[in-house]
Amino acid sequence: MPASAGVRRRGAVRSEEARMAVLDATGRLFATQGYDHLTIEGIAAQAGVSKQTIYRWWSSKSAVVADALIEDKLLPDHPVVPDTGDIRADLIAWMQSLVDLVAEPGNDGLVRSLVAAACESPDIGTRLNDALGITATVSTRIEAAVAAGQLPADLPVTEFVRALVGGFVLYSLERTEPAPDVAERLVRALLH
Amino acid sequence: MPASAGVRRRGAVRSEEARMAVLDATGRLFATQGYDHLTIEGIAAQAGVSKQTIYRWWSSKSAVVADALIEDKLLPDHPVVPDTGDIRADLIAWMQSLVDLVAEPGNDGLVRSLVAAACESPDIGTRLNDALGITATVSTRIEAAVAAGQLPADLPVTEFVRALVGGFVLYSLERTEPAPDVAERLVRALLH
Amino acid sequence: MPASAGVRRRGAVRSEEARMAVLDATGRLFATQGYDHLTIEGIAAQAGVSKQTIYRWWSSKSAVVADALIEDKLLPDHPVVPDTGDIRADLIAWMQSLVDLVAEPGNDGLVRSLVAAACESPDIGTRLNDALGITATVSTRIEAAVAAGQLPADLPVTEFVRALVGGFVLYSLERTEPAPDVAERLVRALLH
Amino acid sequence: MPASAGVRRRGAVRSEEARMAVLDATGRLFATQGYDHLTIEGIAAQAGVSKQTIYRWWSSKSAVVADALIEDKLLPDHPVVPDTGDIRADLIAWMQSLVDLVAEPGNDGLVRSLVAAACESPDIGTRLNDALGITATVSTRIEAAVAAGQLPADLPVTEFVRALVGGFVLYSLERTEPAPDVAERLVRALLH
DNA sequence: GAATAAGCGAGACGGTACGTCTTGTCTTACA
DNA sequence: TGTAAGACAAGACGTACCGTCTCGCTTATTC
Repeated sequence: MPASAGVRRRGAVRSEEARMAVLDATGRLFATQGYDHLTIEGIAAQAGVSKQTIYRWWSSKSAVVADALIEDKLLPDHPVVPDTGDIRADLIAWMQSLVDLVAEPGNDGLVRSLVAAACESPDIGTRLNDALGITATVSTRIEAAVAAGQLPADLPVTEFVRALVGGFVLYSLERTEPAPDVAERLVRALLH
Repeated sequence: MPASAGVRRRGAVRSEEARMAVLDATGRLFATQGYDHLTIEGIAAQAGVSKQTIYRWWSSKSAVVADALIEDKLLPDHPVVPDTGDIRADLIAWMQSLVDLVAEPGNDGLVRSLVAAACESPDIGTRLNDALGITATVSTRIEAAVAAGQLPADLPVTEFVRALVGGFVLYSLERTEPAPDVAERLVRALLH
Repeated sequence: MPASAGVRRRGAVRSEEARMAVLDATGRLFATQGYDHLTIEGIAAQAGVSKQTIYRWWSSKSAVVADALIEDKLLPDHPVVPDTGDIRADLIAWMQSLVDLVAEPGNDGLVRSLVAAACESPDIGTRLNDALGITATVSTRIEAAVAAGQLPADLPVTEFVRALVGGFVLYSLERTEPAPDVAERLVRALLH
Repeated sequence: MPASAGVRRRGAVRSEEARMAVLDATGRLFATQGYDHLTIEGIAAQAGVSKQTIYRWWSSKSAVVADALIEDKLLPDHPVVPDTGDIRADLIAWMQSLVDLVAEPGNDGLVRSLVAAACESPDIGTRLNDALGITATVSTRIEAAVAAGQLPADLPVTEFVRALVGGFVLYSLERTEPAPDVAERLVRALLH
C-alpha cells in the first residue's frame, strides 16, 4: 500500500536486492579478474540477475564500476592520513600504507584496474578521488599544514595532491620490484 | 655467404613493408579511435595485411601498440624541456606545452588512451617513458638544476619526475575545463 | 496460462523467421555452390542472421543441411515412381527422370553434393532417403510388384532399392557423358 | 649421362624420396583422420616435406589422394572375387569380405572417406574403381558367368557391377548396425 | 670448372572460414 | 512495471589452412 508520501508510480519498484547483488558481484569479479576482463554478462551471471536489469539501471560497465566504488565494494579498507602534527611524517606514513596495500598479492593490478576504469569515464576518476578520501582527507590535512605554517601559504593544494597521487599511480603502473623507501622518496620529492 | 654474424636461417624473411604498414595503421587508428576501440582486425584491414601476420609477430594488441610507440607512430612531436638556466621557468614552459598538446581538438583522449594501454601492459608503460623522452630529457634537465644548486642535492630525481608527470596525467584524466594556469600551479606545487 | 502441456519456460522464443531464413539461404547456396563450398558464414550473411543464431540451433554445417533437406529446400520436385502395373517400365521411367534431373545444367553436382553431405553425417544419409521418398515410394511400388507376382516373393526389398539407387549414384559420380539408355540398362541389370 | 631418349632438361630431378614420403604420409593420415580432416599442411608436416613440393607436383588434395590410391597407400589388401564356378556364391563371398572389411574398427569411415574423395574429383572415382579391381576383377568374373550361361547374355555388365557396388556403398553410408546377412541379401537382390 | 636451371626445406604472406565470446536490444512469462 | 531467462544481430577474438611467394641450399646439365 503506497499510503504515504506522494505519487509512487505504478508497477513494481526497483529491487534493492538485485542492485546489491550486481555491485557485490562486480566487486568480487573486479578483484579476481581486473577491470578489463570484467564483463556485463559475467556480472549478471555472478549476481544471478538478468543482463537487462543491469542495462536498465546503468549505462555501461564503467557506470557499474563507478557505483561499486561508491558503495565501497571495490577497495579494501583504504588508509587514512594520520595527523601527528608533522606533515612530512604523516604523508610518508600514508603513502607507505598505499604502497603496502598494492604490494599485497591479491591487490596486484588493483590500481591498474582502477586507473583503467578512470580512463574510460571521468566519473570514475571523480568518484575514485572521493572513495579514496583523497580530496577530502588528504587535502584537509595539507590545508591544516598550510595553516600551521608548515607549508607555504600559496601552495596550490589541488595540484600538490595530484602530484602526490599521480606519482604513486605511475609507480604502480611500472610494476617494478617494490622499492623499500619509495614512499619516503616520493614525499621528499615534493617536500624538499 | 650471409654477410654478417650468424647463419641466416632458410625461408622467406620478415617483410619490413608489412611491419611498417601495421605500425602506421596502428598509429592512425589509435589517433582516431583511441586505445580501447582499436582492434586487431581493424589494424589488419587498415594496413592491408592479414591478421595472421599480426599474430605471427605480436602477441597482443598492447604489444603492437608498444611497438608503435617505440617507432614514434602514436605521438605527435613531443615537447622537449627547454634549458634557459631557470629550472622553474623551463619546467613551466614544458608542462604548458604538454597541456596545450592535449588541449588540441584531435588529441583529446590521447593521454587517456596511452594510460589505458599502459594499464594493460607494463611494457607500454616503460616504453611510454622512453618515447616521451621523459626519463631521458626531463631527468637530465633536473639533474643539471641539481648540479647548479637550484635544487637540493639529495632530491630523488626519479620520484620528482614521476610526481610531475603523474600530476599531469591525473589532470588529463579529469577532463575538466582547461585551467589556464594549471602548468604553473603544478610546477609550483613541486617547487615551493 | 500456457495453453497445452507443460510449462513453457521463460525467455524469448525461437524465431521461426530466422529459422526459415537460414534454411532458405542454405538451399539457395547449396544449389549454386555445392556442399563443400557452403560455409556457415555464407549462410548467415545470405540469411541476414548472426552466426551465433546458427550455432545456437545447429551443431554443424551438415546439421543445417540435414534440416534443409527435411524442409525440402535442397531439391527440386523429385520424381515419383509411376504405377502402370508394369514394374519394369515404371522403374525405367522413374530412373530416366532421375537421370534427366541431374542432366539439367543447374543440377550438375547436385547428387555429388548430397552424397558428400551424406558422407559427413549419417543423419543426412537417412534423411536423404526420406526426402527422396525412396524408402517410402519406391519400396511401396516394389512391394506391390512382389504382391502381384511380378517379382519373387523373397526379394530383399531394401537391398534391391539400395542397389538401384546406388547404381544411379555411382553413375552420377562418374560424370561421364550421359549415356542415352543408362536408365534402361540399370533396371535391366536388376531385372533380368 | 642422359644417354638415351631426348633432351633431359637441366637442373635437379624430382625426388622420388619426397614423392613417396608424401604418399605414405597421405595414407597414414587418411587412415587416422579421414578424407575431410586431411590437410595439405598436415601431409607436408607428416612427410617432412615443404608445401611447395606438394603443390609443385599435385594440383589439389584430391590429386594427392588419387595418387596415393594408385600406389596402394590408402587401402588394406582388398578382397578379390573368388572363382568356384558358382557365380552367386562367389559374389556373396566377395561382398561378405567387403562388409567384413568395413566392419573392422579401424576401417570405420574408410568407405565414407573414399566416397567423399570421389565426390570431389571424378578422377578419384575412376582410380578407385581401378584400385579396388572392381572393373577388372569383378567384371571379368561376371563376364565369365555370362559366358558360362549362368547369367543372361544381354546382361549390362557395367550397370550390374555399379548396382552391386552402389548397393554396398549406400549400405556403408548408412552406418547402421551391421546386418549379418546383408551380403547375401544384396547379391540376392540382383540375382533372383 | 664455371654458369645455369631446376628441386627442395623452410616459412612469410594475403586471405577465408572457423567456432567462441561479448555487446546492447528485444521478447516472453511471471510476480 | 520490474525481473529472470534467454533469443537475436553485430562484430572481434585467436586459430587453422589455403595457395602463392620468396629465400638459401643442393643437385644436375650445359657451356
